[in-house]
Amino acid sequence: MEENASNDGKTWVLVTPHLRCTITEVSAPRTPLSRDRVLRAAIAIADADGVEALTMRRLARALDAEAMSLYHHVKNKDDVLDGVVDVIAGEINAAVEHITAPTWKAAARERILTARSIFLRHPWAPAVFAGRTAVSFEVVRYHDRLVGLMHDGGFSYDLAHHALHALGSRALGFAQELFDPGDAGGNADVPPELAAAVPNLVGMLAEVAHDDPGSTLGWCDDQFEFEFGLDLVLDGLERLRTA
Amino acid sequence: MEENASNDGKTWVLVTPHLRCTITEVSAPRTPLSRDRVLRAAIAIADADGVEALTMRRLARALDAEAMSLYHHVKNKDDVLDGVVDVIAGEINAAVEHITAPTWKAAARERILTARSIFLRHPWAPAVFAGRTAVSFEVVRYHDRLVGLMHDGGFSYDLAHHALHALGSRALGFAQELFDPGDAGGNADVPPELAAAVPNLVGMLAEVAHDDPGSTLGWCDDQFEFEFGLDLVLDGLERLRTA
DNA sequence: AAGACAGCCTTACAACGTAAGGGAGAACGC
DNA sequence: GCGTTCTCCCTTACGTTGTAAGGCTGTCTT
Repeated sequence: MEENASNDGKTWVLVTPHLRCTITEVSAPRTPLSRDRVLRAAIAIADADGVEALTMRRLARALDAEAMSLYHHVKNKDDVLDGVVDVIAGEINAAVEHITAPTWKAAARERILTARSIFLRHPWAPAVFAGRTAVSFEVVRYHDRLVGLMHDGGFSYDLAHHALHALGSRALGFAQELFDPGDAGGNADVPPELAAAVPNLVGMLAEVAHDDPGSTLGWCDDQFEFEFGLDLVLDGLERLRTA
Repeated sequence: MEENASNDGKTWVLVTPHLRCTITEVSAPRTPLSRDRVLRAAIAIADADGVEALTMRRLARALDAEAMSLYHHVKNKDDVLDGVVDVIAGEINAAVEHITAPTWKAAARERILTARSIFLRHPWAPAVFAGRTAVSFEVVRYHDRLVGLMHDGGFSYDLAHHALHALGSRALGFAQELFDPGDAGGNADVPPELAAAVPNLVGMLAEVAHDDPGSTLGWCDDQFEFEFGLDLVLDGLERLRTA
């Protein structure tokens, strides 16, 4: 859309070959950019179209600005991703702040499941969290509170330390799923030579299908599986704590 | 380096402004490209300079070919990454094939630690594994054998299924470490306002430092932590199995 | 009034993945 | 023998990406 100036000084654009539209300044003088606005727009784009859609130009367009303008508020694209991680971790921290529970285990469980519920709103975020190398303050803070919870609950710091490692990304509410092993055998159109190569998975899925014939074959209840693994770890830690 | 033809028909290149070098075909007629060669070269590049150095042009250069030539053996770059995953998973399967152990737990433990030892040679690989969405045959096969191991050891398929989820990426020998929480408080140059914000981590690291004053502060023994988490899960599963 | 400064834009470039088509040599039918 | 086909590989080119360098236009300060 190219702007022109008529001889009376007014600015106009050609809407159709026979229709010009004179421009009068009517919009408010545009709220200025800021690191925070950039990061929030980045999250909105990733929520809508995935991280691969998150480019500097697209980000600028969403903010009604030019790509290079962003660089006055953000160091570079990596800085955007680091910032996004920090904002989401902050969101999580805000959500878990007021959690209280009778035992360390119940409290940890609720914190983690709450964190998970936030990741469910940003399905692209786990991959970004996992990919970042810089330490996010909010992520550190999240783990700090978790350690505090365990320490107050009777953990030695040493055991709490191991506990963090044992939980891994599960502490933050997601477990990096490489792929869904059930997919391989679940669909009916699985080639027979592949089925023959993985008899145990085929057997497993057959049994699961038998137990619950109504369920969609080969799909797993993510929430259930997540809680299963989480409880496995938490129960193991509880046993170590009282040992 | 531009090739020219002199009037006697010989091909030559200009090495310096005053020195031409006639070309005589001396190298063997170059082993032809193949999907396998491409994938192996890709792994070699990633091993040497990281995945971000793995571009189609760089890959072609390593194979003494042009970028577009690769597309006759590989669908596109995603296909390269999928293939790389499959090759490495195959490497793992080959390494764990002959493992035998008295109990399912010992066998699973050894398989997983063996897989881990291979990832230690390809530090960039976990991120690629985690990022891929396509199912790799070799990865499926790896999990299939693990399920078989558990089933033979007395697991119901249902429990084995949950076990896969509980192990997550640990089943393959790596646990996605978001960041090393110890980094935040370990170094002496941590800003005081940050230290004040994460008192539990600071306390934890102080105690760990006290217990083991000789160790480098804030660093963790990855191997130990990995085995700690792995055993936590395996012990929990063993308890469920016999329940 | 004049200079400083913040905030945004324009232009430009190197590197990326890859679409489209060309060309050289081997293999093969006649 | 010769033309055809097929297999590999290369050349050229395009659109998109992140971002370096510098210019423009206000507002604020002195």
